[in-house]
Amino acid sequence: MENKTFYVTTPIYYPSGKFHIGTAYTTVLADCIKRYKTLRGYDCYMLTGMDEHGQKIQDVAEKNGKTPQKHVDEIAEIAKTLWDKMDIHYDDFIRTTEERHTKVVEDIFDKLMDQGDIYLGEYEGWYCVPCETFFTETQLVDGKCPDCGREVKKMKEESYFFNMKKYQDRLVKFYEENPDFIAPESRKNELFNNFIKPGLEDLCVSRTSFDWGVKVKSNPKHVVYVWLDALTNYITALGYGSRDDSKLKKYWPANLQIVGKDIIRFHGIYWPIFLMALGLPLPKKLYAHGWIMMKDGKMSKSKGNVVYPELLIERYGLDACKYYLLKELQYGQDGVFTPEGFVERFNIDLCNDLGNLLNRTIGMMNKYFEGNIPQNVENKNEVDENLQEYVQQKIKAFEEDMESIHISNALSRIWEIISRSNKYIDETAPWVLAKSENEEDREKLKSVMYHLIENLRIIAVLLQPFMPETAEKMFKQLGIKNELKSWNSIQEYGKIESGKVIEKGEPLFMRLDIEEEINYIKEAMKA
RNA sequence: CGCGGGGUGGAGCAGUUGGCAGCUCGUCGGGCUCAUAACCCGAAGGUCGUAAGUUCGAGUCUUACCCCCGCAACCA
Repeated sequence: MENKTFYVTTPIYYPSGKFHIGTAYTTVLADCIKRYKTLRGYDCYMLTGMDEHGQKIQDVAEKNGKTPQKHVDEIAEIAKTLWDKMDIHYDDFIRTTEERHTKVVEDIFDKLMDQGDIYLGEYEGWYCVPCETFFTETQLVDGKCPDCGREVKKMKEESYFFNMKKYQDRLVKFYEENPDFIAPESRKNELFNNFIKPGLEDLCVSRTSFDWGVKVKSNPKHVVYVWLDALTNYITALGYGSRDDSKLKKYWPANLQIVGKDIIRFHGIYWPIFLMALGLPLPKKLYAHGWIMMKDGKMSKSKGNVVYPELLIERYGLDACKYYLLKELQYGQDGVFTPEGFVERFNIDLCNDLGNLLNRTIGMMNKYFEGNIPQNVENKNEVDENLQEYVQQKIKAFEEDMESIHISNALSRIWEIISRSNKYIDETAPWVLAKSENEEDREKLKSVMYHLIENLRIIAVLLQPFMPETAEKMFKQLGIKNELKSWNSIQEYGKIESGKVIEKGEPLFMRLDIEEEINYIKEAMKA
């Protein structure tokens, strides 16, 4: 039987420096969804990469006395190192300077020109001579150059344009037929009200002011506009326009394209139109996530409030970092990073709720049954049935949340099972049952422990896409075999038949000294 | 000017198709002792930004207004 496929993409990142936790979030999110879909039996493919052309890169490279290529090579290495460190399971890392990409972009440009979608025209704008830069009317500050404040001149320049107007109606129709294309819906409204309703304007898709980019074959003083260049990465990586396009056939259209809310316009308007022009099907879904903000606004080096993922990973572990990011950002909304919040989540959610539940359960298992997992008892009581029903219901809710990309909510569902399990221990008081000579209590105790182990197994299964290392540690401590780590194995309650837990449970997470760690993070942010 | 988002008990947030206002943290009181001074229970605390409207009933729909944030395209 052939597996269903699932193609998920992150944006290709612009190499402006070290990656902060915002960029890491996008990638972690894509990785998490890929892992979830893989758990569900999909044949998944995840793409990430770098957007390496453009004026800014040329400028930065020159300033550092490097060639642009050397500059982007270095940053691509930094990116790969980070994703390896974060255990991101990407399947391909595309760079727009690679030949497999640039060659195809050249061809695409020609093809679109032949079709008449791209035409040569004149770009008219305000030009600042000293800055050698064009500005739009709206970019000007008091009618002057926004960079240097000097006078600007109206200038014309030969440029290629993409005929967006031609596709406007088709785009609108596409949105009408696919109301769920963009998530959250508010982003769609934003696009419609601001850009589509007023009417699309033809897009200038070439530049002559710099040359770090893909040259237009027939007219090499023009460089292809970076967005036309960059967006096509999603298909060039699959071999579009190359000799081997088997991956394209297999995985396109993408099932999910994840972007930050800032680039929704390019992915919600230009990208679908480019695809239409190329005669390719459109992606199934575009999800725009919010940003991680700081108390005083956006992260920026000048404010000295940038948080890098390495800081959190090295001191608190990868899983804790992932958990925080995935939990903190609500569906489509911005989230706020605070050292206090991070430490709190770590101590409360990870140590107290999850870690301690595992630890106390393992402790009791060893004390009462020498670690041997008892058989599930036949005659169930009300408390146990109630518990099972609760867990099943949460698994269902978890699934719904994951499918609708409510990742933070999905984590909440897992924590509801954790809380319920902690409460169950109080309800059943196994330490009381253990002291009893009564045969009935003995049976009850078996049942209680069985349910706790089974709940923990389910928790670990659900946790795999988010915190793979932690899930694996849990399986190991619980003595869970591979076949009981699957999604299918939790569809029915009570799959564990036998087993032995570890003799001495290792804490999953150790509590942090709140004040000390808050200070540590604050100091590290300044550095 | 326009557009989008947000405005829910001390803090941070959920609230899908309108039906007694929830969660986490914090505070106060209690319980338990298996566990990482962890866990469980209870309580206090909200006129859900303001005003009006639709409805048997609105945080949830409509209108107006106020405050905060963001976006306004050929920069990425």
